[in-house]
Amino acid sequence: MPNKPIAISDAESRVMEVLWQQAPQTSEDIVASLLQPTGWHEKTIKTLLNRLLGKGAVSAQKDGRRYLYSPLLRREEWQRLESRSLLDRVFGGKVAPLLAHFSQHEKLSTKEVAELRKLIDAIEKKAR
Amino acid sequence: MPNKPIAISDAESRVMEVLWQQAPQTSEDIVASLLQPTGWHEKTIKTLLNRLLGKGAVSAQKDGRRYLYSPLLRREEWQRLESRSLLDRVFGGKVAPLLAHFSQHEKLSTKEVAELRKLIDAIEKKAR
DNA sequence: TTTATTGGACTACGCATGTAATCCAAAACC
DNA sequence: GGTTTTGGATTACATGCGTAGTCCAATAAA
Repeated sequence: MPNKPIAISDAESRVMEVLWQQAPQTSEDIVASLLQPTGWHEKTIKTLLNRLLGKGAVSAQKDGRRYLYSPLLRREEWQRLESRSLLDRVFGGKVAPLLAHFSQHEKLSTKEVAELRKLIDAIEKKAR
Repeated sequence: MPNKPIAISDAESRVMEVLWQQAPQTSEDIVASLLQPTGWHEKTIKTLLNRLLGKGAVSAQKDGRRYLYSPLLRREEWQRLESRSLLDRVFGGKVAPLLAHFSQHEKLSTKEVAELRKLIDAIEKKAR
């Protein structure tokens, strides 16, 4: 059987984001980064770290009396999984409806629209 | 306080999809539509229906000894909520990265690319 | 050396969710 | 009318998640 995809919870993803920005880090570093923005208790953050360890989403290298944590799951991979999930669950697996949705409901800046056009151009060019 | 957004679970959304396709329907109809594709027990489906009722995502009109169920939450609204959630949680709230992501990781059919181009054109036209 | 501190492991606990089973009153059948 | 069936209401139960608290051994401080 193919290795089942690692499921990261919402709160856990906040911890991953910190590790994706920089790694390795001690739990103290991670706690420091999250205390203010989340308002979570230190223990809460440690728990999340541990669960991520258990899930194999991060690794821990012993460094004296503490650990140095690094992400094992890559951000890109996680984004891919989450996007796929939305696409399948909510839009029947098709990209165009998703896009149509955004175009109708999200305010896209001129810059973003330009970005999108560039992307489409690139895709079309690659396609042929 | 602003009315908090109705949260629909994964399993519950399967029930909503059935109601979005047609409404109102009896629980029997709904069960009939879901038994095969999901493999769920009738009782399970009834439970989900009830939870959706409790959440105010569907309404029930008494019809003799049974109820006729209709969706209260609209599909578009749900798609909007889910998309927003993905965007904020996973892509920092910006559309372009999401799109860039899809363009790199999802196989887009020629048709879909054409769709996208059309959308971008429409957006740009409207913008000015 | 005795004691305080600290990092991590383990435990806790309520609510949501997936997945049903049981209970009960009203309707349908005999 | 008595009995069975059926639709809905209520209850169940394991697991995941958000959010900590407690326990313990090793280290640091006195």
